[in-house]
Amino acid sequence: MNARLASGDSGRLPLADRRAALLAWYDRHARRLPWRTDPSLYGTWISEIMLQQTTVMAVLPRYREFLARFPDVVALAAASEDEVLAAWTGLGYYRRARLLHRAARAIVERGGVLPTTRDAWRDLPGIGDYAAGAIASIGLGLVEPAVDANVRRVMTRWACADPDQSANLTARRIADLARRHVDPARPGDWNQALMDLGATICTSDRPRCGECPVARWCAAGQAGRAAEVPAPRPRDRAEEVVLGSLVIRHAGRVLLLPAGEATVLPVAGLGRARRRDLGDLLAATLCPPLTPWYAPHDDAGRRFEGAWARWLRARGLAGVEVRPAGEARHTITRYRLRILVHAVELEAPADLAGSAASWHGPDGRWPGSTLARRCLARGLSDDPPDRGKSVAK
DNA sequence: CACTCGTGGGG
DNA sequence: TCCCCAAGAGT
Repeated sequence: MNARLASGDSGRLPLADRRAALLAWYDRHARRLPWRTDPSLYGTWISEIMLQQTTVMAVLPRYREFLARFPDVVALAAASEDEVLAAWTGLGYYRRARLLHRAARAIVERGGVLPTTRDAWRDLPGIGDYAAGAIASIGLGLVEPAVDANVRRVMTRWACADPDQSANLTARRIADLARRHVDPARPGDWNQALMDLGATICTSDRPRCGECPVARWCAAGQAGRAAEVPAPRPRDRAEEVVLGSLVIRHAGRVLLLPAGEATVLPVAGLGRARRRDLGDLLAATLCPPLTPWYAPHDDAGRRFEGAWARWLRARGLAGVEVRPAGEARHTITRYRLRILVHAVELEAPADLAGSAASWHGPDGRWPGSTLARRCLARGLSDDPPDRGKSVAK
């Protein structure tokens, strides 16, 4: 097995035929994507960062907006972090946006010229082995591999007919295979062809081997076991938690805090907090005030309501009505959040949460997460909350 | 190395 | 409804 894997050419025909077959397929079936139809090094960089762990479908509208707002690295570096985060709203993994912004500033400090080598890209914040290879090959035409989840899956299927064996394929070995396969004449197209193949034909679930242009060279496919390779990695079940949020309204605006400072109200009687604050979660996006996260508890809604009332009273707002505003459901990585939303309407814009707090129009251009927007969708609605009903979306 | 970080669409 | 996971990087 090692000899076959090490050769990187275990098929019956030379590597050149495999390259030609896949590139011919790509020439006919490549997805039409905005960063392909109007290619640029800058656009390639932006698209690669946006696409990390994110579906093409979700990226499409954001990519266009982002390039219109930040057309080049100078514009991106000149923007504030909040502006960049605002353009990232809803895309998730907000740290990517901050690292992208940092990288832009580093480039501009060095004269504003985008790097021209793989290693120079790799040294920038937010650029790992994959992105460095993708940008170098697609944007610069350099002969570099770009190993993402698609390429990893395709390479594993080409090399391994046995799910048990596939577990032995180290990242190092897959990287070697990928490097050997890159087409020297069309490295960017080759890497994108592999990714398109993985996205549309060689999918992790129900691969369509009958339509695959390189099925002949695929060990797993030939054995009829492509769907089993690579062996899936067991995952933890999402943990259910409950928390409260308070939507504070005044004159059509809402009070928001940076996510790291948004957890302002520990609540007694719900056991030990599963999470005392958001930490690095949601990066620097804005959020309405929150409680810590607790294990599911029947009494959570009442506890939150009383706690918010005391919190307001302690800030000189006795008698303000805290209104239950339903609940929002949201999943973040391994947590399933049940957010019990309360709302208050203030007669004056009190300084409730310190200097980090700021007032925003609900539809304004502020850096918000989907979690925050779901809370606001509840807290700004004047409909009486349907009990037990989550945001229908 | 294992863990952390979001979100939405589809089976 | 629930579970899968997608153009990863940083720690």
